[in-house]
Amino acid sequence: MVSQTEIAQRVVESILAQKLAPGERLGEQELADLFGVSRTLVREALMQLQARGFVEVRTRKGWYVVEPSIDEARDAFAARRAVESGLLRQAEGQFEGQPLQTAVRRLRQHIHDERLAIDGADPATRAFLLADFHVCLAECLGHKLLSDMLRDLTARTTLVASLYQSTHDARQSCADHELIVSAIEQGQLERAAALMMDHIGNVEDALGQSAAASADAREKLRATLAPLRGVR
Amino acid sequence: MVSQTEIAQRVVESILAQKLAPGERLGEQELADLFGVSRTLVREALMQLQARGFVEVRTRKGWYVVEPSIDEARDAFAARRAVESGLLRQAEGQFEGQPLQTAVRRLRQHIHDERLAIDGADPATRAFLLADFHVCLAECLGHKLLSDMLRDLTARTTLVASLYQSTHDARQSCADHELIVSAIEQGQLERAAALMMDHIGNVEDALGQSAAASADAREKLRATLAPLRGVR
DNA sequence: CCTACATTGCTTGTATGCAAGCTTGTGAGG
DNA sequence: CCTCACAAGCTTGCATACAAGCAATGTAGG
Repeated sequence: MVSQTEIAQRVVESILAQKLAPGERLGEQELADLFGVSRTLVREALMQLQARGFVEVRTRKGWYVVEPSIDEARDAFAARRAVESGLLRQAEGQFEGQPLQTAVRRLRQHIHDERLAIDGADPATRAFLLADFHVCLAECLGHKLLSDMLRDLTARTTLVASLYQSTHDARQSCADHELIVSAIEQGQLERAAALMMDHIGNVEDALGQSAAASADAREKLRATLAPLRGVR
Repeated sequence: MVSQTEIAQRVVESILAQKLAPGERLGEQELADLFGVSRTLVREALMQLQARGFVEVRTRKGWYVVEPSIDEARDAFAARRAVESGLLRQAEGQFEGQPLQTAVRRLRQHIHDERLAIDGADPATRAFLLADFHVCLAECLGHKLLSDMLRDLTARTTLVASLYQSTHDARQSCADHELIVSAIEQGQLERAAALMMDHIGNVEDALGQSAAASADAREKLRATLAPLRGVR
């Protein structure tokens, strides 16, 4: 039996695992058959995903996985920078030693998992874990709402990373995470925040390089089919 | 004609205007009759509001306006502090003089509107404008995603403010806003961030005082019906 | 051969119908 | 008089049915 929550979750997972590409169409009946439910449940699931910014509906045309523009991509990264740096700076003084160390332990465990995934697992799991680090961080710092928000925000950024064929290196990200956790461990939260900004900046820049080459499908098509200068 | 987006918007507005109290039940048929549509549209609207954290559904019982616990309320305020202080600190250097001044102009206009509302308008409009200042700030700083998030986040905090009968003063908030904008105007974004943290803290503290007195409905009922000491 | 138009098929948008379950009220039994 | 059980009514959960619109294909006319 499948609830609409389950459907939504599965769709998000598929998007993150790049089994659903940005711009891909999601037929209601198609999904309904796939999950063995009626269109009603599928629609309700898609409605929620729309509110969370994963899919969009073009009236009478269908549901599509969002295909963020360069500007929207940049906006998502900027949002993450603001949120996550604020998160870390806010932790200053809020936790006295002990609780922060439990957070560090959990994060270290997470980084350990990341390493295992980098060596062994498929790219989808890898990307998921690297993004989940940030969710985990928010959780460890006691932010329930923000961890939920970051789940969606990081999902968005990994989505654009795949859309713009980011060249960003998993190993580098993992190393960044390690540095951040070390800074937290030593109580240097200001420095941790700065490292976080750099880290997110790195990921964003990796996408910036290939952005012009990729752009969105329509632009690519337009460029391909553009009239040749000098001909005619 | 009413779309589900419109229904969702109207419900949110009603919640913010305190025409819908936290914990209040929202019957599907009831809303459907009210808007002159079928239950389907109402359900879809409520589904989206659920994803945004405004309502919750108890299976086979009905839809209810969320009734955040004290912890959830604190979490919402903490989230806002992290986001909004990060927002301001991030603006450092990102804008060079001129764009920041246009932001200041817009915010000053907003504060002007706030003053008018404080003198003349109903409490609902007042609360809305005071919350909208923060959304406006995010927008002015070029954050599209964050402004949307703050729209929901501030809504949540005004919701808890009404739930816990906050004693917080509108005039004080407006003055805080003025200080923050002044700091921005002078390019002292670090100071603006600090002021923002204080400002949000003030609002949160105002709720903290009467928190014990109000609590959630079940607790309130228990207190109301508690056996009278000395009687019997 | 090309263009303009109509028709057909498929997809979304909305409403309605039916089943399942909670709540409440009533009545019988102790 | 109190308690427990049963039943009726109302509400949500899910599926299906119907209406509306877009797209593509085929056809006729120029």
